[in-house]
Amino acid sequence: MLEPDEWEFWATWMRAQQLLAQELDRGLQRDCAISKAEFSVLMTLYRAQGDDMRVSDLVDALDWEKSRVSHQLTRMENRGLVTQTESGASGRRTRVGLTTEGRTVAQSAILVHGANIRRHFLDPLTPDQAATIRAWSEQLVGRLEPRHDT
Amino acid sequence: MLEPDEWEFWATWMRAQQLLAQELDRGLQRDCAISKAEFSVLMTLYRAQGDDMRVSDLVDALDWEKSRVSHQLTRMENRGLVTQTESGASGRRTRVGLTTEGRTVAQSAILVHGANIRRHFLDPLTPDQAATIRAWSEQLVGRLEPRHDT
DNA sequence: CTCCTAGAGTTGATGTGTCAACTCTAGGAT
DNA sequence: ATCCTAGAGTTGACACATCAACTCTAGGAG
Repeated sequence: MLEPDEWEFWATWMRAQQLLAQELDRGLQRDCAISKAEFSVLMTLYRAQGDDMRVSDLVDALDWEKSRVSHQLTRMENRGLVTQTESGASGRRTRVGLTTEGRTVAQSAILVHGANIRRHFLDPLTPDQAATIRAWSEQLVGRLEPRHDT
Repeated sequence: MLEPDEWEFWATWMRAQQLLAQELDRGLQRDCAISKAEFSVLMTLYRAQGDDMRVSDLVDALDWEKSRVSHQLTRMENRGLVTQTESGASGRRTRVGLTTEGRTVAQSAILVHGANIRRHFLDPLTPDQAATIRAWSEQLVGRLEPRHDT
């Protein structure tokens, strides 16, 4: 069992995380009318040179399950942020790109979100807090990251 | 715009967070066959003296939206973890308690989850990392916590 | 007593995320 | 050429989360 003190530490940390994520989500929603999931897809496509990727490239870049990507793209097509450029017989996507609106939104969202990250995450950190948290994050990722080699 | 270095810091931190959350969720799912949401409800009810709360008490204790609590309780009643003890004319819950199974699951889940938190979160932290992260979390919560007073 | 309003609780719609099952389709082995 | 298998992509079912709209119901003002 956890000691009350340990439990409180854990609870506070979880709460901080949740509040930060919530704050950033709301910012994206308020200023750009998009969700975090939509932001991730827009940014990934925006960063691609030709703005045109295969679904599996998105899967790799985002490290999402392919079904998650597929569902997300369907919703974003309906919202007009993304085009499918389909080819096959069935409604099968081969390449995915941004619409004009998607490109516009992506551009502004990257600025807005960056500013919010700076404001809520980077700026309040003292240099040694930043160093500690960075080291710890890397340590955690190293320990928990699933190995893609096999 | 964020510098590449800043962006990488942010991305690494997000990834660490996500991996840790995922690891704990999977642990709960694997060992106790419950989700994080179910765990929160079970633990809250378990900690209540009489194991019997009003829905709004759960709302306060969990700091969730009331509709979220309501939906969650409906699912958990269907799974047999929780009883409604209804009273009103309509199927309106007045008090909520654990079933025998719910109590059993809660007990073991608290142990399992505690051990996992220790293993993945507490143990790998050096004392000064712990102090830094704790201070930062408190700072963040203090800044972002919505005020309940008005 | 009657009204009526604030709080408690529910419901439905929609978006998000995961899992498992399914359908194409391109290539290679024979 | 035929088979057949691995990979790409989709779909459906379900759990979770949020928002807005709705229904009770208890208590107080008159």
